[in-house]
Amino acid sequence: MLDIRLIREQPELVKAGLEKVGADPQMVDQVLAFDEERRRLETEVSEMRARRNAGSKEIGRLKDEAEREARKAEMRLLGDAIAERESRLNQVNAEQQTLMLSLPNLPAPDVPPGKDESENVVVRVVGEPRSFDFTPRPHWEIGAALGILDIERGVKISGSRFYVLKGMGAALQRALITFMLDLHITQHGYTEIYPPYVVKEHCLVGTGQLPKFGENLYRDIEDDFWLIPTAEVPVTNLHRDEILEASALPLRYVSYTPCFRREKMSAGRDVRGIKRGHQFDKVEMVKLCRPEESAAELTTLLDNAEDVARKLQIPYRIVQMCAGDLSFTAAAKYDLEMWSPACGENGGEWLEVSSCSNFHAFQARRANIRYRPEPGARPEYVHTLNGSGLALPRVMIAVLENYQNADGSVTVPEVLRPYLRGLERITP
RNA sequence: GGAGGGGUCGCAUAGUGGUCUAGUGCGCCCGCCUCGAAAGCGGGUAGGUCAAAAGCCUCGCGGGUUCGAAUCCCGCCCCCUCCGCCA
Repeated sequence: MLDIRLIREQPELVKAGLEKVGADPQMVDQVLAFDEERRRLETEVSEMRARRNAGSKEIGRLKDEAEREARKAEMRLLGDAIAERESRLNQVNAEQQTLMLSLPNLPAPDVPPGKDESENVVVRVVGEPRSFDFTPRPHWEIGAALGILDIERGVKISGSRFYVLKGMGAALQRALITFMLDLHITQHGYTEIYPPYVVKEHCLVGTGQLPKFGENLYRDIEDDFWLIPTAEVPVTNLHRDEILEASALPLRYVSYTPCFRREKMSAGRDVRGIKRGHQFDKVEMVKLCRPEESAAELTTLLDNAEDVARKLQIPYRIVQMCAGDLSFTAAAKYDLEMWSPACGENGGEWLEVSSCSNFHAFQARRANIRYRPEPGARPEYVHTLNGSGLALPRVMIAVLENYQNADGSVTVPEVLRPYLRGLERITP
């Protein structure tokens, strides 16, 4: 959510920001219209309530019965008038709130302009794509041949976009998870969190998935339970409605969870292999910090994600999102993409394995997460950030495809061997 | 899931229809006192709205009764105890 004061005081600046991300700047005028009406009613109602409060108190002191009854009748009328305006106030309030929740975040000043994906900026490329002396095979072939990936049976059990990992396939993913967690916990200063995998609706509003993107979520009809699309949701919401001590910041959390997505919006995309499933595992990093720290925290967040790729020795690149390709909630965002030599249409493509974002106070305002800058000072909103560290299926793809050998075996990256009882190669 | 008890300002509690603009104790902060500290004494200690003050809103949440609700009624949520079920 944007700061209503900013919208009030600098509407042109907000409009310009919305225009940059491709949103309709007219929404600012709508919000302001609601805001004006709301404030007018608010003032009116609170003035009337003050009169009623005083009048009611007066009745308690009156001795004369006739006088009491007269005042009661008067107050009853006032009460009806208050109720009428209150219901209008509630309505305007709700409308303004709905609109506020549908406004995307504004881009940070240093975000490059651009309309869409095509104008994203490749910041750096790290590592050399390996040259093969044979034609590299895509992961679904490698996995099937090794008996570690079974897409058919996944589909049999749960339908399209599900798969089964078996034997060393399951173990490899588990090794990656543990390796990533250990790295972030012991080297990068994160605290591990095991959160619920289902959350209440308000949590999803807090992190920005709702109300706009509900069609991509799974939910339980009977209870207010939603399957998490990312650990970002429960972990960011850990501190909802809290006022944190400044000395507690920054908070850095890392959490491994499964993630569930309907992928309704990307129907037909990436149907081959395990690149885009309804259920996938992810190690996620989440930070809460002071506003002035967030830019620097984004830099280290990205570096923490990159460290995984560096240690796995898989070529990757960093792409900065242009304004038009930012997500709804992000003020700034960098993607980490690993090289897949055989996944793409023409042999080889970059796979997004992490998005590292700074949300500024956008989520904090929605989830009401604040901190006290100084003892005794008024609470202010924190900044939140998050980034994958990393998403498992695509890292699995990158490992299988980059480390494949001519005989169909897959060499185990050195950093993973301690997690696989020293295994050096996955063979049939 | 069933029965009973309970959710009040960081913690503990008081408050059962109108001086509650919620009292008290503890904790914390400031001051006095002291060489310093403890004790003692005095003061301050939720959030939101508003440029700010006044005012208004918030006593788990949402409705209702009433001139007036922390207080009465209804529904829901959560916690505790017991029972049932169960990794």
